[in-house]
Amino acid sequence: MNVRMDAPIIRRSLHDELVERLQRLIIEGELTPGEKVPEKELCERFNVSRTPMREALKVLANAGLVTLTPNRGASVTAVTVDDLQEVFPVMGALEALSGELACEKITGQELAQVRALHEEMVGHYKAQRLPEYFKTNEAIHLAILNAARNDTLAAQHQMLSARVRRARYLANMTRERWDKAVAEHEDILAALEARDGPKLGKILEKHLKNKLETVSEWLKANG
Amino acid sequence: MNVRMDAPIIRRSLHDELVERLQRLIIEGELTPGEKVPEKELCERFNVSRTPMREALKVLANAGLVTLTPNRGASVTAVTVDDLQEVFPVMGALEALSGELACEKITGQELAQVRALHEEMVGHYKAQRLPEYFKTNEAIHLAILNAARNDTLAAQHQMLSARVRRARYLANMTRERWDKAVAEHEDILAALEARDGPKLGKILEKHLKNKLETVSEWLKANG
DNA sequence: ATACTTAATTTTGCATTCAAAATTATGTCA
DNA sequence: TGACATAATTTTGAATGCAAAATTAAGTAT
Repeated sequence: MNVRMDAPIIRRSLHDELVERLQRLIIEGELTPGEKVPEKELCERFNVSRTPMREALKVLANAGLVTLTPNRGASVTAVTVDDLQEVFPVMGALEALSGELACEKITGQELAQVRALHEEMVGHYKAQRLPEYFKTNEAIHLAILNAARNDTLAAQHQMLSARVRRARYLANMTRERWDKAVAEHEDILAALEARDGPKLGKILEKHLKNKLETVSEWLKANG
Repeated sequence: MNVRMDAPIIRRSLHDELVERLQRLIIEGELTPGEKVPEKELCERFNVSRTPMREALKVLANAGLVTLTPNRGASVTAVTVDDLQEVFPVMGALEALSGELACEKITGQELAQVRALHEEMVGHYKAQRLPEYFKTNEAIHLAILNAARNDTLAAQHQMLSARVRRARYLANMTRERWDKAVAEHEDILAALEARDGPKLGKILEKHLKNKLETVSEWLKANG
């Protein structure tokens, strides 16, 4: 991908780092669905032995990003409509909860941060910079999640988010969808500023539902 | 524990089997929260080398059941009172979703099964048989979860459930709490039979909130 | 004794090795 | 040539080996 991604790994436990890097490779599509994961190549690329690499693959398998077939190694799990229809509702419930909790607990500073991210995102939208839009969008949802101050919730969310993010990278949005998504984000910000937890929860849940529709449509047409 | 649990492992990949067995050790309380996981002993016990054992621990760590401290190995994730305040809301959200989905998808047969379990549970309640009551109670929630037909949801729920299980069943209920819990279960059954998803969702969420209160009170007094 | 070093032991993280399974290559015969 | 059998190679799953870190034990000085 680039120099930073391939840089030799130094800090903390290797498998942990590998989980993160592999996740990125999968989410961002360098490893494509159905493809066999080239264990050996990746080991060489990241300059690690097979042990931590395999540990990481087990974790990713548990998270549903990779499928392990006995005696036949790992392959990137295909994104199917069925799979998404499972994950999105669960994510919706988690995001709704994160919104509710965030409204109770968010600090003024954090709120300002979200507002800033929102403005930034709208800027990307107006300039039609999709990758930057995605990134900022993600940052907003993450900021809300963190504001909820619930590590358990964050952990659960993190586990599932990879599958969702992957789907999002896959599918491009139509213009109308994008307009709608931004409009929803205006509502999200408003509810957060009004600290209306139930409302924010509902909006976020709906937001996810719409996202599922977008992606499903795309998959039906292309995938 | 017993012969079956300690029997040498044969079929499928070791780490997969180990994930399951370790999970059971944790759920059944043989490995208690906060306790350091004796990697070496467990390897000897299950007659496997450290490699698959460590792979399994990584997976469990990712799921939050154990905590990995760098260079210091694994310990069963401790559940403090504060943690319960974290976990229960998440469980509540997941249960609410399971209720909503179950209302859409439950079959007549499954519904009859739930009804039967409910009657059985009420019997235990009337006879004040607490352990049996708990067991049947759990079976009901599990039946609803399965009726939701969402493996992702079930997996997430199971992880959290494993973590709080001890706390849940450790705490004794006061008479009033118990009365209330049974009353709520009547509502649960009614909503399910009426296939009123949103209502069932709300009841289940409330039900979890009350359970958290029960447990918190008990912990404050006793634990 | 008690606190503080420092040495012995254990535990941990990762690399390497080894056997079994799967895949690919090679050879045989119709 | 092409279908099949068999041998060579690669890949996979798991055990073992090894260095670094952490824990425990044993001294030492106050």
